[in-house]
Amino acid sequence: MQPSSLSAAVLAAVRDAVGRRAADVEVAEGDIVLERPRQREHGDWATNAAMRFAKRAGVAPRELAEEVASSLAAVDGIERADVAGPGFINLTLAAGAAGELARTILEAGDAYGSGDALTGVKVNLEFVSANPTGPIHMGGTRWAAVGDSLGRVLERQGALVTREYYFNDHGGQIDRFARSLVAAFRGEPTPEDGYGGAYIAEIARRVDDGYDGDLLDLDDVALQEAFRARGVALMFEEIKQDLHEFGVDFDVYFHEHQVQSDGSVDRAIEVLRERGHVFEEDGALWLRTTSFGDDKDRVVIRSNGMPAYFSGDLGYYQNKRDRGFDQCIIMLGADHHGYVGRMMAMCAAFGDTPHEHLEILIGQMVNLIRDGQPMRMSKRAGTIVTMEDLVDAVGVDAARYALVRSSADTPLDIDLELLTQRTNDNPVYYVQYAHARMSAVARNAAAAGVDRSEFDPSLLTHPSEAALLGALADFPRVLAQAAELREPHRVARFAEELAGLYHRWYDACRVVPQGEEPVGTVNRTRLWLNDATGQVLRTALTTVGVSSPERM
RNA sequence: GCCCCCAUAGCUCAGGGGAUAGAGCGUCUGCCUCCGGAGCAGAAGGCCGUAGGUUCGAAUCCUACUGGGGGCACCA
Repeated sequence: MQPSSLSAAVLAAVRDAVGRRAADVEVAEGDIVLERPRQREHGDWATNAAMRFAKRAGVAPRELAEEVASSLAAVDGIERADVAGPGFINLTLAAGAAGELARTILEAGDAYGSGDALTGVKVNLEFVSANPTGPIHMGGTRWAAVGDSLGRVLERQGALVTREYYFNDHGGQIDRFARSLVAAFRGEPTPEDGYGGAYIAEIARRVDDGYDGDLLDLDDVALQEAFRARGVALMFEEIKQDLHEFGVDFDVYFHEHQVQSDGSVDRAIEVLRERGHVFEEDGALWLRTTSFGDDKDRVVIRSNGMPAYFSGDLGYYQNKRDRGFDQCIIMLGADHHGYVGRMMAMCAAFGDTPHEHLEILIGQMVNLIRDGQPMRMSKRAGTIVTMEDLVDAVGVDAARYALVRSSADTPLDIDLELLTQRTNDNPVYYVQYAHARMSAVARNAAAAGVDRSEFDPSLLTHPSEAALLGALADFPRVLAQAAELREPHRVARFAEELAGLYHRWYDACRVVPQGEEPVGTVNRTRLWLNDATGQVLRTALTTVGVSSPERM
């Protein structure tokens, strides 16, 4: 019996019992929540539906529960329905009803667990978006891991996701970058408020090497521009390469300049003006964001005629709307949370719905720990720990996993030395080892003549098999929730739980018969379960952007 | 001053109203004649920051406070 048909049965039973008491009380599908109880003695599934509806039905919770339970006990595939505690209904599936899931999973393959909550929804997912003034640092690395995984989570619900990287190669940050390159070229010290580090000297050297002519012939302005243009290009190539090696590839690298040049900003201002939210004051052009909950109104065009940074946000959002996205999601670090107010106000000013058409996810910072102390990082001194440093230290899988297994809401401490020296401590290995073990079992089964020619789910009777099947059945719910809450870390946590359940099952139930024992239906049926678990674990690991090794 | 996030085992973190609060690592004790011991079984370790509130029921929701992180430009 599948979770979906089980919940349908519970829904019907509750509707029936409640309807008899109070015909006007509606029981919606979402009101019925089936959970896997923590205690094994509480059966395979549990629901609190009776407690939720007792008051509205005008009856004691236990009485309602008894009634629902007795009708559920008669349902085919349900072995027992017991009432416990204040009114929980604990369900035990008939032998075989749960095990059938192994076949379902293997028939569905990679599609098992996917949902249709976002079918056809066009989502623009913007993350990282660091300007090319240096390598991706830890913060950007976290968003790369989480953002890419979130994209995969949304795609599993049917969304059409465009991964997008927004960047700029002019302005204050870039000027400092270019000045730093020039200083390195001239052998001068890093300018005040400039960028330091070995990469600056490296880029400067490559600009010099690649320059067709002699840079020394240029005046200061031309020199600065030469280093800016070429330096940005080289830096960006490096960033893209690092991201690619990290397993993150963007569909669109969007140049901020485009929204100014292609008319997006003008169009956005025009739309907002027509809607009556634009005004002039002190020679500048403003958007009245305070009409939509922002702290203060925001300048769009400065009094000197130059567009303010915010104008790019207007144009970029307009541009995304023009491209037909249903939802625009932007992932930002906690140091940018001050933008949320004005961005949401802008969204509302366009007549869109904040937090629906435009969603901004704020993630907390990554702290690097060394010897139990937070590491000081300075851009000027060039002591930033980069994506490349992390990957060199622990590898892509461990790096991505360490960043994606925690909620983006919590500040994350990464102890680089600990990960470097004792890589086995990383939970990713626990999960990957489980997958390698499943693969080994499958290999050994093939060698021993155990195949999937027979399947009798009623033989999957061991408690560890019930627990494993329960987790497998829970996978679609986990994926759907991860998508709804935009929390890919839930998938990683699920993978850890599944790995643990698999290890325990492996310990208790053999697939390949030992010694001279003949191959029986039990062995063949367990192979189905082994392979089904492998399938789900593979899907989960892929979803968080981590590989599923067959050998380690 | 105002705003956002966080506070759960020694450490890093899960737990989006339910039953006895979990995992990994670390500590202690067991388990390899048989599918991978990177594993399993067991033990120790918690006033879930504090105080109120809502609820039949709160780590979870609300309020205040304490402590930590971050943010509040006609910069980008």
